[in-house]
Amino acid sequence: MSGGSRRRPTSFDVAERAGVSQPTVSRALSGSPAIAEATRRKVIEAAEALGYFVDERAARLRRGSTGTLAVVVICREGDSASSINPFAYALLGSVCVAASERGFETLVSFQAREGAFFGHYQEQGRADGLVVIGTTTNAAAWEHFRGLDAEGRQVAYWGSPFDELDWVRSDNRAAGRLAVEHLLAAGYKRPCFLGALNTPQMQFTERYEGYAEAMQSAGLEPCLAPTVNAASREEEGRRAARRLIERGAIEQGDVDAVFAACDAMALGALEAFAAADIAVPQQVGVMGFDDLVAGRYSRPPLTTIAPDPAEAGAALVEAVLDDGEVKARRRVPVKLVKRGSTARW
Amino acid sequence: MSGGSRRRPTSFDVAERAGVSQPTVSRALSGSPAIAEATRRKVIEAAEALGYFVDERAARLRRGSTGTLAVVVICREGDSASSINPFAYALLGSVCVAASERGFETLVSFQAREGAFFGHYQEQGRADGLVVIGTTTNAAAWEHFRGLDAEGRQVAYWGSPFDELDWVRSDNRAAGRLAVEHLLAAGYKRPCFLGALNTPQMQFTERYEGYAEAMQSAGLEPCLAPTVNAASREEEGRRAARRLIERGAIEQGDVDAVFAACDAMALGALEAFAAADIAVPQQVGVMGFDDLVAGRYSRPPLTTIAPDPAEAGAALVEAVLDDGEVKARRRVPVKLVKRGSTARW
DNA sequence: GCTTGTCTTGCGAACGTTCACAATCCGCGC
DNA sequence: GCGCGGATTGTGAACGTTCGCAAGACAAGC
Repeated sequence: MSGGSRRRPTSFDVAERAGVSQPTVSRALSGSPAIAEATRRKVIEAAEALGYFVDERAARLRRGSTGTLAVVVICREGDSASSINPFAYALLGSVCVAASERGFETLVSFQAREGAFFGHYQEQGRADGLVVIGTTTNAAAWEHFRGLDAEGRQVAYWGSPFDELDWVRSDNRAAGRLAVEHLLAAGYKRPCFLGALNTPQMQFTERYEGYAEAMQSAGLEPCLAPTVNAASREEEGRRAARRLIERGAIEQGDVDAVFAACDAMALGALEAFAAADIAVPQQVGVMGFDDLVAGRYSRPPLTTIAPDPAEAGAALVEAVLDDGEVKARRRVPVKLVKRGSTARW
Repeated sequence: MSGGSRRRPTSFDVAERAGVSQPTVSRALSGSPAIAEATRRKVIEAAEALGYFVDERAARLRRGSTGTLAVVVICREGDSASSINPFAYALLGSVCVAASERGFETLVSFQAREGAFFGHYQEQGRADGLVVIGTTTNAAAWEHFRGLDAEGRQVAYWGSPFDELDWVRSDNRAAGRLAVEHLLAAGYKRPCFLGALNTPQMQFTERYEGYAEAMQSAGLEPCLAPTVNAASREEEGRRAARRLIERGAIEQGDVDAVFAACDAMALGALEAFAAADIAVPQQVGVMGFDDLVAGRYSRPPLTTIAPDPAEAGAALVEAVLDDGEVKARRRVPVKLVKRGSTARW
């Protein structure tokens, strides 16, 4: 396993073997149209014989670009990679793929502590652009990136709490509307939104807005089952649902369906209803947002609104790389996934 | 957002401002002990004033190293990032974190088609080492990496089907033993292994071996509920369980517990038992391996053996970077997670 | 006071590309 | 036969850093 130790071949070696000059090798291999086909063939042949590959370090230095996209996934303080939302991972994957389709490599890092950012602050010279994935909220981190943006860097955000930053998001309002339409169509009369509006998570707020809008156009009063901070989103959902039960909202028919701001909360709500012997979907319908795998296995399986990681990733990459002047505020479409938790009939 | 357009400062600019020579700047900033403290302070001050950062492209070219670790996640042919095992994502995350702790950046890519490998074949000049994460099996891909290894590159694998390659794995034998011990302790008498042994997934085989070993030392005959290829692991599990039911193994008491090679199969088995009105955990205990989130929400919640992505990631990084001569064949510890599906009493 | 040694810094080159520009070759028309 | 334009290739420099080597400063020792 010692590594062969033979110096890697350079373009000079190839040039010598092919009987041409060194820059000709460079041109031939990079597909310059100024090179005669016969020469190109000779060069390629020599390069293959020697096992030559362009040294990207040198090429990038000379070119001034990097061919690299930096991707930062923001984590909660403390536990870094483990607490990441599965959707964030899927998104990360699709960003990498989308970048690679455009010939870019992806430099991925997971960052929580502010000190760590400094390293990437100097992303100059290492990457041509930056994609920030931050479904979780870390104020210091966001302030940092906000600063970057102000300096005119090429950055695209997923899940930024700052509306003035450029970003790409799920079409959360559409999600809210879809949810209401589905619940009403399924025969529920009083869908209630479960979540918090005063958090920096603008996404939740947007989902509520879509919900409220659809309720109003159906002639219904919007209703909110507020969550308060807890150890986990699940716990928040569990508690909010329990409160609903305790104040008799379900029994009295004030609420017969719940649209939770995210699947984790919806799953928590499911547990609370099960614990109180309230039948889902008969007595109350439950749905969420995220399409977590867990929702496929819950009892009953969870109806949800699914974001599209593939499209979202592509949109993010597009946003950074095409950053001419038209920075688009893209909304990535979502779709309804019907499952048992809202199958009333 | 146009990007300021001012040329980025170089070490020459810093040198001029600090009144020293350019190489002195380099030394001062890289922490060379040959530099007087007073000089270093002057340089640092000047660098900060100018917003100077070392251009990694140039530094790496000169140095000959990259400070970068390439991470390749192997996907199934076709759908690239979406079909990835959640564990693989967690592993990816922890590899990135572990690398970053050692001062390395991570160049991540998701690869399925053979053509795409070529790009990374030339990982020379872009990365100092390569970590391959491939819980899924793609023969062509593995052949490719096997070739890399033969050439003496610095590569570490997760999930390699080739025993002759260096790798890091979960301690699958321990997992098998843990499973048997737990099932027996829970009061089951005839635990059966559900999975296939003739696949290239050596991990499954190892789990079986641990299972068989523990059975034998408990004076029991190992037993195998074989799976055959299907559209998904779940489906494989469902079918294998159904076969067990059909041949009366459960009714007759030949089998009263199932240890599935992975959680997906275990979940499939759960469904099959539910469909046949066989009570889990009373009539039959079910457990798996992976600790998928889905297992927390299944009905009943799934007992499982949990691998440790954080330790695994650290071990992988260590394996590549410390590749002096002692390439360790590391087995990462696993732990039992007890849940409802094996809570007989 | 001159040598010796240590500490600190400057000088020049090198890493392997790509790019602008000049040079060459060729065929062709006047 | 000479010059001219287009198609190819060579020449030289540059990208911004790190590294080997040597030079200078300064204190100590004889």
